[in-house]
Amino acid sequence: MEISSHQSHLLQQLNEQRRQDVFCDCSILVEDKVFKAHRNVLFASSGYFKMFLSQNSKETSQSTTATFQAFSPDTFTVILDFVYSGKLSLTGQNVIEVMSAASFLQMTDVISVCKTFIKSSLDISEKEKDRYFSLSDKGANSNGIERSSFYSSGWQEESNSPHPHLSPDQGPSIISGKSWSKYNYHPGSQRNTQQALAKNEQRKDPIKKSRQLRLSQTSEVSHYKPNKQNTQTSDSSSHISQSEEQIHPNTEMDSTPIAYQYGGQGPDITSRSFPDDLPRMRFKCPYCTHVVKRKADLKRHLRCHTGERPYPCQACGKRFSRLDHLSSHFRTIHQACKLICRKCKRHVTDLTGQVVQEGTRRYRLCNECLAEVGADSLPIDLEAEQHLMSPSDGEKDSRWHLSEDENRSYVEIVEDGSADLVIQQVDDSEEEEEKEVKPNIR
DNA sequence: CTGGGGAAGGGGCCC
DNA sequence: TGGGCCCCTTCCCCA
Repeated sequence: MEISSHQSHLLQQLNEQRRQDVFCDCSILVEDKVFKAHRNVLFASSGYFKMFLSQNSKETSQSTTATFQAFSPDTFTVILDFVYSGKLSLTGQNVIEVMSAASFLQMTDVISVCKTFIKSSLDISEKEKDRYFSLSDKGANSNGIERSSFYSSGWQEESNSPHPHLSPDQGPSIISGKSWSKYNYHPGSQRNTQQALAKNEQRKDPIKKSRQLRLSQTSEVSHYKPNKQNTQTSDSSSHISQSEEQIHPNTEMDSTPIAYQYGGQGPDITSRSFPDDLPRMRFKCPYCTHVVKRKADLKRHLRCHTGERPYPCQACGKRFSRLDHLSSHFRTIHQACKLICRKCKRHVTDLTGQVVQEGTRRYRLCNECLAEVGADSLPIDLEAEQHLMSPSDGEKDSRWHLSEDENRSYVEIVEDGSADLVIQQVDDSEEEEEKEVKPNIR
């Protein structure tokens, strides 16, 4: 016989113990704020803590302390509340940082919910556009009032709704714990999300750089090339308040007068005051101040926030957010399309130079430079050269040539998902395991 | 330390 | 609506 309330009751009790600091055997220092928690609860909730506490299992008699600089205390409060209650308090302001923190802490359920939250923000853009046309005489929802959603795990409530409502503007929503599994989540993109977020924010606002550097220092595990920034020391004394960190969806950057704009965190559909009565919709990013004219451009832009990289290079595995970037990368790096000698920069032809292969990288060297370097020391890619020189002969590189057919098949796979901004599921768990982050032990 | 060059990545826009 | 091209900026590596 199973008592359904037992799990939630147990969690409530643990949460109560945490609040009263009863039996708490783990301290988490986030910036200057100390959180108390139970090791076993953290162990069960986070891949990061699982590893961290496993490594410190010998010291079970002593209290364990973990330190984080990669996210703010407010963000960790959301995470910890979720761990102890199953409720995730997401808002348009905190979703990016919560997702980043969850990514760092290896809490895949939380990441999935964050992605769903972002996706639902996209979905409501269409709803809001409709609503705008039907309610254009009202400034509905333009007051910028924070709308938040509660995402609750199955511990807390049993939701039988087959399609949980996730729209961030529709008040508290409940997702059953089981239903999370239907949301695609790609661990590789999880890593990229942090990179993208860090990079994006670095570009947008230099003030945020110190936090971003800390983030990349502690959690960035790029497998492409070592990052110099990773070697920089973090300045633990520099504290950036949450308010500075937050992305302000309502910040209006467009200098032109906006006749109507939705607040909140859905992608804002804005329209100017039209002298010619021709509605010109503009799409505003919910996570930054960027405004685009087309929905497709917003969708593309949002990938720099979500870190979604649905286009993997078949040759080197590097992932790209855009197909044209992948194509460009492939042509440049793996196809040696540039008819320029890599060494002397002179123009080469098939007669005056040859394609050289180093690993997955191909480039051209003129015959002079090739002789200078020593033809024996470099593998000349005759096969590649053949089909590169005669692309019309229909021959495909059996190794990893990005043929049009393959390219298209990729697109078909990817676009099925990307239409909903869902991460394509690619198993790269091996490299994930290799890139385990060492916890910061005090 | 600095400047140049390559590669990546983001935005605009045409087809 | 997506693909793809062009342009620009940023980052990173290397001399």
